[in-house]
Amino acid sequence: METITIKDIARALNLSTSTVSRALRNSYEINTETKKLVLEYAEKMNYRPNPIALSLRDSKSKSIGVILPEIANNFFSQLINGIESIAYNMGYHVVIFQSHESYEREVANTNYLVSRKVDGLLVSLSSLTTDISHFEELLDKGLPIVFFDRVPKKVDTHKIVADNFGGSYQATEHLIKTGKRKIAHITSPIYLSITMERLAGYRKALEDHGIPFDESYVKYCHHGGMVVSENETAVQELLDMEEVPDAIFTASDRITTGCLSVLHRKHIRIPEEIAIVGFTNIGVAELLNPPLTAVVQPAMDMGNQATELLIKLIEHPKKPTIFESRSLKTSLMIRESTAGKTVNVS
Amino acid sequence: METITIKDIARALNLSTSTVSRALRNSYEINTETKKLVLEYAEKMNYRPNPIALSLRDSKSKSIGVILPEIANNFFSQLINGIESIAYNMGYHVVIFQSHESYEREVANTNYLVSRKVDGLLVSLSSLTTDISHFEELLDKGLPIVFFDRVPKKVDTHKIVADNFGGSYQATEHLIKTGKRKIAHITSPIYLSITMERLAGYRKALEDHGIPFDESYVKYCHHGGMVVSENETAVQELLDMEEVPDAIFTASDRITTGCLSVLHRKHIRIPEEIAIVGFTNIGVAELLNPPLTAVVQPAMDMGNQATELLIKLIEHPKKPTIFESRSLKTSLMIRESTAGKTVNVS
DNA sequence: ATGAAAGCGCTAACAA
DNA sequence: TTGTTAGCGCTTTCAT
Repeated sequence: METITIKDIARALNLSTSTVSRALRNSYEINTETKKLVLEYAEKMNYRPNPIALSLRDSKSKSIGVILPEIANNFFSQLINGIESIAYNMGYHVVIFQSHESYEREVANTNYLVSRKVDGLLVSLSSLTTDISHFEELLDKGLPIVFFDRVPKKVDTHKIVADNFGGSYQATEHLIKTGKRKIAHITSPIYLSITMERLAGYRKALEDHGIPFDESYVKYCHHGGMVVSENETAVQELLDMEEVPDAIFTASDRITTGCLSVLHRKHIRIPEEIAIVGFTNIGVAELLNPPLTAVVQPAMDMGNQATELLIKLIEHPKKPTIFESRSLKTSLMIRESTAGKTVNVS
Repeated sequence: METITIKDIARALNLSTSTVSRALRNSYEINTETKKLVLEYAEKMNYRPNPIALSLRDSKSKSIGVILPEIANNFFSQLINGIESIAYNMGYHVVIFQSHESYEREVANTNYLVSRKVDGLLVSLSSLTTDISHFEELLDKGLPIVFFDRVPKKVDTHKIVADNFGGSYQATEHLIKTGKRKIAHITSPIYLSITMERLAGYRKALEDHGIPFDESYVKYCHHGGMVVSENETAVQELLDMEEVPDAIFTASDRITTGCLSVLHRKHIRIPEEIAIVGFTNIGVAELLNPPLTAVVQPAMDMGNQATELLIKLIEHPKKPTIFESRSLKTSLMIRESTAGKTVNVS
């Protein structure tokens, strides 16, 4: 049951390795007899080509690398499932790395994946990444990269995002329609694409309904809510305000659960005192106390589409004249954390 | 900024590739001058050895493969973080594959990882795996494997598990102490180690407290709760019984949330009508409605220890005379889903 | 102290 | 139709 190589087959069948190689790849120039012989023997011996050797030769690996902040997060793990299902069908393997919201680890992961000759990269930026030259260099060298979710603004390649602006607008408008006016927003670092877009949607909804935007109602969590104290601080600052908010729109999984936890500990009644909407794909939203109103992203579909685009890029290396930036619709799931009953506004 | 190889350095410095190679590995037989020259040039050109070439040569890769049911699961993703932190410190990369509770995918993933020359494997069996010969063969060939969580009974290698028996015993006893007597158990397929151990702990606690074990109170979910209808069916069967249970002990993340969801939909009051304890590491247990009493596994530590053992195996290939089977203590987090107040029993 | 050559497994250009 | 050879990047034995 030891690993068998082309050489072994060649020796056993008294052929040259190239003949065996060609036979295995069903080359037209090989005698049918020979082919049969080789194929049968290979089958019998359970021959499997050595992908390492292939990678060394061809500088590719039939695998794609995924770099994202963390997998212990419903949004990302759903997205991974979307990635895997497409990749699997197209004959690619998926190698996942977590940046844990660290720029250094993102760079290290990138280098490793590249040295491992992945054929392309699927990336969602860490919350601490402001410099993306490590990706730009690769793009310049011709390595296909598709960004998703947290995408760099300027880079010229395919991008898949949720309709962050629309989702936030909808969430905020929903809060307004349930009678809330002092709506706070807790979010990730401002330089992330998702942060800016969600903030913009929030702001636009306020202004469209005649509520002035108030920067002091916006709190930023530097580590995207990964550090527990961030949420604590953000919530506390809001509670300490003269005009305590009557609603909070939280911008991510981590921030949402983190804030909920703080509010619970402080025995704040949701939604009576403060209503909550989260931009989150958390799976148990309806099991929470109270069931959580949430803007849900089509994570699986985002994974699907990003992977399709990436594989297209890999398999058709001629640079497309135009790169796509797709924005997929979110859906607002209304539950009790926002009371549900809507009142008439404006 | 193209990839630079030893050959390039050799050419540039008018040396042979072997000299460069040795200089880079700081071999004693190389002239200090030459070494300095090479090192400096390599540094300047940002030389990085090609890991693919190394793998091809040495049949190893400084990477370890992880095969587990799914990552969209707090227990497993916490465990992965434990794995990564140790591996990272020891200079290994971690490649994660999901079996999605499918035997076929488990086998496919295994083969792929082996062909990619991982130096060792960390495995938690899929819920549909009954035949483990794919792992046994590898062990026979000398590939280090450490099993965790869902481990095969007979196989001779290191294993890291939670104290499933103890955790279940504690959970069940807790239910009994809160006055429950008709305690049901919803769990995974019986042939999984975790299922048997948890069932045994549950049973022992019942019997120790004079409650006869009743097989009809035990429901099995073939896909470990991954298929929504499984939970539905299990709960429904329990509700349809003549003696409807007054408590349910659910054996995993998926089963726990699945059952909670069904109970919510049926407007069953927890814990008044039915109390719930879950064997789960779900992160938001205290945010649930009601906050969930849970047996929590030291997932991160399990990942740490499994990885330490694996790397020890990899780096000291001499077969250890004895393999370890470590069982790590769980902790029972008591919350409102079991009322909290305990009554005096037996 | 340094270099030449072989080999890890595979494919493809070139020869026969 | 089949075989020979070189090369992907690296290390190591065996010269020198």
